[in-house]
Amino acid sequence: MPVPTNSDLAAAPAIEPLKVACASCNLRELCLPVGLNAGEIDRLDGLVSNRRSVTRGEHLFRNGERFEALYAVRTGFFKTCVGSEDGRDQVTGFQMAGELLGLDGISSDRHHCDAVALEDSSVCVIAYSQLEDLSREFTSLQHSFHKIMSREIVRDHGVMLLLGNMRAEERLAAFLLNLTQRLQARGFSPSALVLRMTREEIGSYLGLKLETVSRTFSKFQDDGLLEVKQRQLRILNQAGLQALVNNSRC
Amino acid sequence: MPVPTNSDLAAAPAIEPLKVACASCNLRELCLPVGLNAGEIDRLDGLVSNRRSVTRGEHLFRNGERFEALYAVRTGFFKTCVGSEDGRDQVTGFQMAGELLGLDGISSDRHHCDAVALEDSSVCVIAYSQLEDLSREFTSLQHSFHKIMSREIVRDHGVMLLLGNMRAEERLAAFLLNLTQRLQARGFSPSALVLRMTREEIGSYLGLKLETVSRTFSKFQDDGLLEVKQRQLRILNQAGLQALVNNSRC
DNA sequence: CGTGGTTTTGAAATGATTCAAGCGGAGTGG
DNA sequence: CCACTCCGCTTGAATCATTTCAAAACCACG
Repeated sequence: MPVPTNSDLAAAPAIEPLKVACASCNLRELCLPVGLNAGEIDRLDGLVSNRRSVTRGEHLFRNGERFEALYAVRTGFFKTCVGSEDGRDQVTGFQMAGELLGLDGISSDRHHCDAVALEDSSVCVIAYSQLEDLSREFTSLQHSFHKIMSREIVRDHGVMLLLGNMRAEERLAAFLLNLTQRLQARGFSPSALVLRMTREEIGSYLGLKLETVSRTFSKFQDDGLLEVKQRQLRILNQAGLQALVNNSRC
Repeated sequence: MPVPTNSDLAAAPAIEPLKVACASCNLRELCLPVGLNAGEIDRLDGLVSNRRSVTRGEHLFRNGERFEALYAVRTGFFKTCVGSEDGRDQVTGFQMAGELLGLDGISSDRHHCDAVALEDSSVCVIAYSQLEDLSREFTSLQHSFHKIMSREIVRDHGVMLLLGNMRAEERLAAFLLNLTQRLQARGFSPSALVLRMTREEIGSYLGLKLETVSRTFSKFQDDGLLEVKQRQLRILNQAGLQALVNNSRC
């Protein structure tokens, strides 16, 4: 099976230049429109009309900027990071197609993190005030939006568990399983993947130094769990990774 | 100045047995009703009529239980924790008066963590479906609720930064400053406090072992930052703690 | 006044980091 | 097309922070 790239998820621009309505979007089951009927999706489309391209390395938004919209990843891959007064920063997540960016901004009308594209990407711009208006009209949209926010909270708690309790190998194994699971939900191979982020970014997310990430990749390869060629990965023993995550030390 | 206990926040039950309406609650500026006008608060009261007492050590809800309501802490103190398949668990937060519990449950109609009272406590029960209904009616309630969820996400990202980047002393200093700041917002002394949780629970929250927490308390005391008598703390040098958090190593 | 849970403290062990060097691949310009 | 360079990655060895194990002290409680 050839390894698909994330951009395969997008319709080829030349062929289908502007057909980017929620109703025809193959992400609608993963994105905000889940559970909406056709008429509701049409209305949602009304406020998601605006799209934006973000090239690799570019910021979608920055900490401190005024918050006005949420962004749904259409194609590509992002990271979000928060920084402290002194120079430290922490990657708080990696977002792929169908996932929402900017939820942190609602709290104070300012973004509280940076969102950076890790590859050329495109997003749907969802004007937040209009989303609030529409979700007062449609129970299903309101509910779906609340679920998405709540899911982010649950995800964050999982990361806390990872950062607070797991050792390097367990963290990396959990990270890889999470990544492949999300890719699989988007129709990609569960075993072959291309990392869009550096070892340092993985390390920042997992609370490890890049050298530790690299060493752990090598160890997984030695143990026959993984085949690592730079950013090309192949999972050889998914159950083995899962066992690492489950058993603290056995 | 005498050290107030958290329960001073509640009206003495004998004197004011059932006057527990949002409109007359001294937590309304910290809780869900922020920004609501009198009429709206009255309506909110309609769905917050139900109260519940939770004694020390008792669970308010457990991971896996059906989610039906949010809980606003009226008096007392809670912890929330998530656990992995194997026995590890991670304290994800400590909640005091005015803070909301249960937001994680919205994502899948099941609670994803345990909430345990760390002292005898009482909560307002907020039927979630009714809250959704009412927040379709009142923009201000809708907005306030969204802000609360978003604030939780921002808080979680801050904890990730702490767990991913800081060393033991920085973590504990950040934790103490956060705690005193929240207590101060509730009218308590910014310098004297009584911990409601064990060293182990602090450690779980901060990704440290209880011995490390204890040692770090001792070190802070030796350094003149803190006076530690078991769970009684007095902050002697707040700026010193703040400096610890800001400067990674200088 | 004992009892159990919590906390403190010490000493040894461990896992991750730091520092340092070398490798490799992608992209650039001659 | 090749050599060069840069950036990301790998690997080793020494160091360091935190954990682990163990013992004792302390406090609240019945």
